[in-house]
Amino acid sequence: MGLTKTEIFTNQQNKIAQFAKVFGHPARVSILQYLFKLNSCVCGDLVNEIGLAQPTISQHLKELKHLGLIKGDIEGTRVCYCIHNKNWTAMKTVMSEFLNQDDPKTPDCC
Amino acid sequence: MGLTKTEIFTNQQNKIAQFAKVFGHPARVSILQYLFKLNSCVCGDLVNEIGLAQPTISQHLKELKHLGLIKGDIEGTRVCYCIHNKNWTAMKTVMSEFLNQDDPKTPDCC
DNA sequence: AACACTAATCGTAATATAGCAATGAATTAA
DNA sequence: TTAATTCATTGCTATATTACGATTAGTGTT
Repeated sequence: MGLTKTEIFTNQQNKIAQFAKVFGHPARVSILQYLFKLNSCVCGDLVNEIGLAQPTISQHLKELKHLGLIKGDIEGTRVCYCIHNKNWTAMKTVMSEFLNQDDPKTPDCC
Repeated sequence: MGLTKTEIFTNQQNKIAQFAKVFGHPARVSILQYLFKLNSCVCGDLVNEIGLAQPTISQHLKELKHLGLIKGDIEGTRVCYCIHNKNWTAMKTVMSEFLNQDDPKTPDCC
């Protein structure tokens, strides 16, 4: 019903899915890449950079902020966004463990 | 409108989002972990393993298969699933590049 | 105060997703 | 042939997501 049954999965599985979900939209991928590229606070020129309306970008930023992957500091009339490096590293640990669970030595079984 | 504007993003960004999206559900995370754990063809006991109805599991398997991350071979009345190692490795390359774009040396800017 | 600017929020639409019962297709067993 | 088994497909419902126009809130400027 569009409603995920999170209760039947482990915390780890839900956490992986939560991170992956936020990366599951090209706009959010693009926002993150832009923040990494500039490596300084981006004061909301993301709307010009990406071709989406301001409320749409704001919504995507909110989701990234909610997961703790970015910070948003108010600076006058503008809001400056940047990567939350510590949380990014923590996320990487979780995701890497999932992605690297394969054993490159063993061949396909069929 | 529930419809992603893929045309304004790069192929790379869309690809990352596509992979991430499929990992964005704990059932699919769980399926993959199970396939890796057994390291042999799993003949559809996934329905018992995970607590979801058979059509639901079948749907999730279809999505994983569609992205090429798993294979499904018919074997009599059963279908045996396993990881597509080559495609998994290719996926890892794409995702790792995205996840490791941070520079651990530079501190947060705010 | 009046205005401009920036960004969040609200409301709404169109579409996508998650879940399952029922059904269908294919194979094997009797 | 009939029945049983296994899994895919279909059809449906409920919820989530994406996107944006309009509005609001907050700050700075004149």
